[in-house]
Amino acid sequence: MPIKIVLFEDNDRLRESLAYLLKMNGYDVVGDYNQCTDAANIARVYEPDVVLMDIDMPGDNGIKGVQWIKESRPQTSVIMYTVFEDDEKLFECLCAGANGYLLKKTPPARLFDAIQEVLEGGAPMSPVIARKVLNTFQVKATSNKYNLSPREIEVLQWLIKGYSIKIIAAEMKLAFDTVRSHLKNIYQKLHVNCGKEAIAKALSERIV
Amino acid sequence: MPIKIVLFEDNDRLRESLAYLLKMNGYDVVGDYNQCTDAANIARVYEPDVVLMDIDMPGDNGIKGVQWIKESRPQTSVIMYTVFEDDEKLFECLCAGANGYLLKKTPPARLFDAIQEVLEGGAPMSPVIARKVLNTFQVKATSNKYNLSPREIEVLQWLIKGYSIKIIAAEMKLAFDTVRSHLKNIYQKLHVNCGKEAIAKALSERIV
DNA sequence: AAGGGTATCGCTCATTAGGGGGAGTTTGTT
DNA sequence: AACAAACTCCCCCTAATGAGCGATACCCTT
Repeated sequence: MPIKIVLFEDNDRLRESLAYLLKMNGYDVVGDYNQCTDAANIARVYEPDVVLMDIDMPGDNGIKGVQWIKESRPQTSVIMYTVFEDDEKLFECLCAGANGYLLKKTPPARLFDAIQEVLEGGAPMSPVIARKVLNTFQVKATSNKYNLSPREIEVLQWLIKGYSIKIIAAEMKLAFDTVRSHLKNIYQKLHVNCGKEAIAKALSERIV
Repeated sequence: MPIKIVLFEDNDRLRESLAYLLKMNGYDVVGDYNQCTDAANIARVYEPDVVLMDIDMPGDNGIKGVQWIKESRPQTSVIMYTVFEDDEKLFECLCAGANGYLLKKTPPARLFDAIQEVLEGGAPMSPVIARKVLNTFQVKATSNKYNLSPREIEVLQWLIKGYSIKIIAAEMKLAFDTVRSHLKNIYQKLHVNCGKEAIAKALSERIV
């Protein structure tokens, strides 16, 4: 059976062109809309396999669209299709549940590949987008802005696992008070007052 | 000028086949090694545009290889080329600075595309890898696997900010012991024994 | 009406953690 | 040689926390 696709795109000519292209290539475009206010219902009723979602639309934007579709019918794959490549919109879409992110400059051939890819459990992204996503993992470069000594980093790593001072001392074969000393210095360097804050800061800023 | 490539792969036949294939397709394979202990120097000396890096190698593994190359010559693009698709190795590689991640089942044609893509500032990933990466942004969906009640989630959110019980009670306009009650229940549901563990678990699993 | 889950609050007790101090050793730098 | 920084260990004291018992009240489902 053909793959069912729904389009959300407020530019009428682009949307109709896309629908035409997709139909010509054997896809079943079961709906195309210029705004996504009713996206949740549309997903429930038409049960599309794939949704192509623009971001900038009158009324509710595509980010809300993804959210609603993912809430009402998670098995539908949503591919963002937009001109925006700024970090903010990108990561909002990803958190909202987007399964792919293509820029509008993507050639139609790649668009068909992307639909295939997302159906096979992939996550099609334009190259510049994929790079941005990968870069979020590499922020460790900023790790040493607090000038933690090697030993302090080691202690912090144990702390982050939720271990108590006593356990850390045992693991590192140190005296209880030595670990406490390190912790005091860590707290000073991180500008925090307790282990909980230190863990929170270390994990959210990916210090270790 | 031709694109300079270095290979790190301990399987001799695979490595030689890859080198052959790449050379046949116009790439300049300036080096191929069965271990990556000297990767930093190799990167500095041969100044490759792209490195294909295996993970499982005798001596130091490819994760260290990426780290060293990225430290000694960041402008070299490193694509992991491995059979591993477990989360742990994947994200270690990404944090180490990998610019792409291809599984060894990738057909050669896609390999060439990937090299092109990474040179153009992209981040080639096998579909299943890309999906894993995107999923890290969406784990909010799995948030409720511990059945935390709304109030408990609220308390946990304050806890994650590093606040003490006293402060949390004040912020939520609750009695000290009420907050402690919620915390006890949270610890039970998360299977942890103290606040530090709870914070660690909540942040690393993005429960809130 | 009864039971389960949630939310609220209370108490005690032992353990843990944090703040304040000091002090010795090694290592590397000036 | 002098100095700083890191690493190690010790003491005292107070505050915070976790475990173990409660309790009451509300809402919802059965």
